[in-house]
Amino acid sequence: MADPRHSISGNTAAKPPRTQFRRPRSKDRDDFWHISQADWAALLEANAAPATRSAARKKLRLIEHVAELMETDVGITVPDFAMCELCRTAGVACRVARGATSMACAKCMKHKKPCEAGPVMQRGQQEQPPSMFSTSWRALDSSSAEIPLNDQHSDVNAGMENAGEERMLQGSPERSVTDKREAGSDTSLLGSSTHSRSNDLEEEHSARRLKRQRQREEDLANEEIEVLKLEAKAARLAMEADVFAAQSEARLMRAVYERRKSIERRR
DNA sequence: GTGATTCGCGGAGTTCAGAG
DNA sequence: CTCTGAACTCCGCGAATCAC
Repeated sequence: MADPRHSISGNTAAKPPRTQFRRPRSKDRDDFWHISQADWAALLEANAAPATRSAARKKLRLIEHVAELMETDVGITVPDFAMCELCRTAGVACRVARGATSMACAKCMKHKKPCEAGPVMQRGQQEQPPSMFSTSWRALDSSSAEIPLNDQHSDVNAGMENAGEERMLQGSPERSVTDKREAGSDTSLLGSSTHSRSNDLEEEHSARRLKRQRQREEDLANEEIEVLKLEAKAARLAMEADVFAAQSEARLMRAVYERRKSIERRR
């Protein structure tokens, strides 16, 4: 299985070691991804020294990635139902990499703890047709939900019912052929009087009936599978809508918070 | 003071792509 | 094919903090 992690960040292997990292923008000490100027400078210094470079770079990458998830569009806010335990208990926004290509949320990443938010989001995507997630989730608009879920479902069901009805009304091609054959054999039967011949026809008839019954059962099973697939798709679309709503709410909260902060600063 | 919880981090393990 | 370096997850441990 290909590791999806590399698809988002890109593999930068065999490139010169990085010397520049994005420093977290947060000035709020309460933010778990906040880092002081002094600590950041110390890390950069450690990154410059060959002896401490490896550990420092690891920390810098981690801080950078966590801050990106929390502060930029690289991250998306996970809806309440998919939030990980750590974020839930800490009461912070649970943010995973856009498209959930990364398995852990920012906080779990920071604390190096297992995270269930990423996998939940990822599952929602992996079952999507590729086109569904070729653009960002945030970019989803009314065009991606042209048909309301209920309508989609009912339309689909109606379609399937119609298809089923059509099959029932028209009968399968095989059915019509056999019926014709049956009719033909029925007429030929009129001229026959032997008992064995009658038994043969009886057996042939019951075999055909059995075959038709099996065909109907198979059709029914296939239809059930289609229904299950569509129900799964509807569930995914519903989750997507929740994600979009949560993102909008988070953006709104951020805007309100920034505004309040700027007012406080002016005082 | 003590036990429980939370936090922070080292390091192991896995996967990948590019270079040799 | 092997080596190297980057990205990522998460186990497990010690330190810090909290509740009683």
